[in-house]
Amino acid sequence: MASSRRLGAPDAKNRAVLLDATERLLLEEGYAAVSSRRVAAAAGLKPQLVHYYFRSMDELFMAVLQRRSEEALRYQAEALASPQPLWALWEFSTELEPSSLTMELVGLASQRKTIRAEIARYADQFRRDQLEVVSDLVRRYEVDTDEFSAGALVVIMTGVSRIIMMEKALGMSTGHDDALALVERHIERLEGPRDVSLRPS
Amino acid sequence: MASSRRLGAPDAKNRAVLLDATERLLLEEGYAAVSSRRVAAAAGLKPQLVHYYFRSMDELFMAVLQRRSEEALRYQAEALASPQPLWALWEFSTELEPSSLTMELVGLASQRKTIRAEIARYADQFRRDQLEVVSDLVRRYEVDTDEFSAGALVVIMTGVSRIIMMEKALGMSTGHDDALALVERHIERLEGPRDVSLRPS
DNA sequence: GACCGTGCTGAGCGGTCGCACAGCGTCGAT
DNA sequence: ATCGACGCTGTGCGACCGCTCAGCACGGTC
Repeated sequence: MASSRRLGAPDAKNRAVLLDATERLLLEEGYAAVSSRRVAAAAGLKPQLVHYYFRSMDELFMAVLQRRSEEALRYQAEALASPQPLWALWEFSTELEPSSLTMELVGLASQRKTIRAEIARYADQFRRDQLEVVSDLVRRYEVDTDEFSAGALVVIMTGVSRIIMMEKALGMSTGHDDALALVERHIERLEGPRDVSLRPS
Repeated sequence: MASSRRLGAPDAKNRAVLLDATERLLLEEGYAAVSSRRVAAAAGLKPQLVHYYFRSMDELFMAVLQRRSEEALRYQAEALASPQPLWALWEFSTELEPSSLTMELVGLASQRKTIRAEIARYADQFRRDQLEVVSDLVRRYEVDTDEFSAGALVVIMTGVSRIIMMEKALGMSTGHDDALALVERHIERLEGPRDVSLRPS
C-alpha cells in the first residue's frame, strides 16, 4: 500500500535545488546532519517541500545517490575509453569531492538498507566496467597476470586512492606521497608516462 | 566553566557495562543508532546513568575510542615485535571486528570535531609505531627503498585490507582474493612464508 | 466561468533526543 | 549518632525529528 500522497513532478526546478542542497550538506556536515528541515534551510525553501518532492528521507537519499552515480558512471566510462585507461582511471579515483560524497553515502548505507543495496549495485557496476577494460588491457600490455591480475590492479588502484582520501580527511599524510608514487610508478611501467594532453576537461 | 554536575567514578562497574553496550551498538547498528536511551537499554540500565557517568555523549564516545585504541596499540606493538612483523601487521590489520569499530568511529569523526582530533592523534600513533619498526625492517631485509619505501609499504598494506573490509561490508567481493594474494606474495618475498606457529593468541 | 493539475505552505501530531536537577538509599568513616 | 561520598532514579524541559493534511494561488483547458 503505497501512500497516495500527491508528489511534485520529477523535473520541477526546486526538486533539483533540494538535491543540490542535500549534496552540499552531506559534504560539509556529514550525513547525520541531513534532516528535512536542514536541507530546506540550505536550499532556502520550506521544510514541507522536501516531503512534497520525496516520499521519505530515504527516497531523497536514493535520488542523490542515483543522480551522482549515473553521472560518475558516464564519467568513468569516458576515462576508461582514454588511450591511457590506467592513468585516466587513477586520476578519476583520486578526485576529492566525488569520493567524499561516496564516503558519506557509504556511511548512510550502514543504517538504511535500501541505500546499502543500491550502493552495492552501483559499486559493482563501477567495478565491472573497470574490470572489463582492464582485463583486455593486461592482455594488450602483456602483463604477467599471475603477478598482477586485472582484479588485483583495480582493487588496489582504487583502494589506495580512497584510503588516502579518508586519511587526508582526518588530517593524516604520513606515507601518502610514497604510496601514490609507488602506484604511479607501476602504472607508468605498464602504460608509459602520463600524456597530460589527454587529460579530459 | 565546566559544569559541576556530580559524576560517577571511572572504575565503577556499570560504567564499563555502558562502554561495552556502546561498542555493541556501534558494531551492530552504526553510530547514528547510538543514543543515551538506546545505550542504556542495551546495557539493561536506566538512561540517566549514561549522563551520570559521562558528561556528554561526546565524552562517552571518547571513552570508547580511548579504551579501544589503547588496547589496539598494545596489540599492534605485540604484532610488531614478532619475528615476522610484516606478516603479523598484515594479520592484525585484516581483523574484522576492530576495524569495523574503527570505521564507525571514523564516521562519527565527520561530525564531532573532538572525536576527529582524537582519532587523528591515535591514527598517527599507530602509523608512527608501524613506521618505526618497518623502517628498520626494510634496511634489514635489504629492500630497494626507492621502489618500496617503508611509508608506502605501511600505507598500502593497512589500506588495502581496510578497503577490502569496507567493500565486504557492502557485499562486494570481486577482485578481493587477487588483491590479498598480491600483497601476501610481496610480504612473502620479503619475509618468507608465514610461520603459523608464531601466530599470537 | 468552471475545472483541474501543479507548486507551495501553515499548522500540527507523535516521537526521540541530550541533558539537568533534586532527592533517594546505602555504607563506611568519624 | 552523624555525616559525606557514591550509586542510582523520577520527572521533566526544550529542541529537533519525519511526516501528514487541508487548503491556497495560479496558469492552462475546455
